[in-house]
Amino acid sequence: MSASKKLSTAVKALYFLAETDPAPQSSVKIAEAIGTNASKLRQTLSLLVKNGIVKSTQGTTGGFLLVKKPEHLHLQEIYCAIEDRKAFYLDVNEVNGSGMEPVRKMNGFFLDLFSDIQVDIENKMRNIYLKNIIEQIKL
Amino acid sequence: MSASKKLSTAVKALYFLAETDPAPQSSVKIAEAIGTNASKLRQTLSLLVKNGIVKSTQGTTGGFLLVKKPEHLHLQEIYCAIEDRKAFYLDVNEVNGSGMEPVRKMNGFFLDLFSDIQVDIENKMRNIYLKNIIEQIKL
DNA sequence: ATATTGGTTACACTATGTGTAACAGATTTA
DNA sequence: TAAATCTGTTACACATAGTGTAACCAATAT
Repeated sequence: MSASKKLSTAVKALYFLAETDPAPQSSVKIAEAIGTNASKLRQTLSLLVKNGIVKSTQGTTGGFLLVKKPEHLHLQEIYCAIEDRKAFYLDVNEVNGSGMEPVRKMNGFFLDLFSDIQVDIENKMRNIYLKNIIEQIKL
Repeated sequence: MSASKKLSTAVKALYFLAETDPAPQSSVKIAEAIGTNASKLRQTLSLLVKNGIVKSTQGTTGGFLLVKKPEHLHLQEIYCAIEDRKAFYLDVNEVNGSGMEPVRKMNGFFLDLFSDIQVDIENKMRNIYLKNIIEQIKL
């Protein structure tokens, strides 16, 4: 899944958990509500479990439960939980040995630039809490 | 090609043109210098031609020539020239008709967020000129 | 025991990216 | 005029990555 799609799917699921009875919700139920398939959703939610954002219980009455409060959970935390690689992955051409030295330096320049952008994006996401999103959705 | 790779390739080519004799440079020569293949490079450079950033002449003595001065050419202009889709494309899940209405609104939220990020990135690129890059490379 | 659920792996299918080649049109050179 | 060279464009095979689905095990409640 693309990083952004994964993020929006995760937030939709978290939104569903935040707005539903505080009882474990199954992956099937969540998936139906947010319009995705349960198997893929479990893959994403299991990452949220590992990062302590949601809790999961198994068995007949099992499911997923929101642990973090919406006012304390921001997008960057969600993003980091579900994505191992850097946000909005960017790459540059590799340079073979025969290339000009400046070209090699150019790669460094772009990697730095993309890192800067990465930081900007993460800072932006750090200021957006699940609670903010819920409030905005309800307008 | 990914957006970022395309951008770095284009800038490398422009750097080469800026630092070489003001005579048309062939795609083969540029490609060898910056470590890519000529055919793919022509595809990118032709977009720069259409946007008036470089000029191309055909025939035996033909090649590519830098039109815009490095101090007046910024990254955003280069990016817009070579990329039709939005920078660093982001997507969200589509919602089928049976989904909750809030989920539909959530898509709007993320599209807005990603647009904001897009604007931030472009503003950042607007402040980086080819001349800046050249100077930084030479350090 | 049985049923249900999360967690994980596997897999076929699709889409996208990538490098390369080929060719037409334009232009210079001889 | 003929040949050589270059851009611009298209096509294509190949590799890589994304996607949806299914299947299975471990855990847990009834």
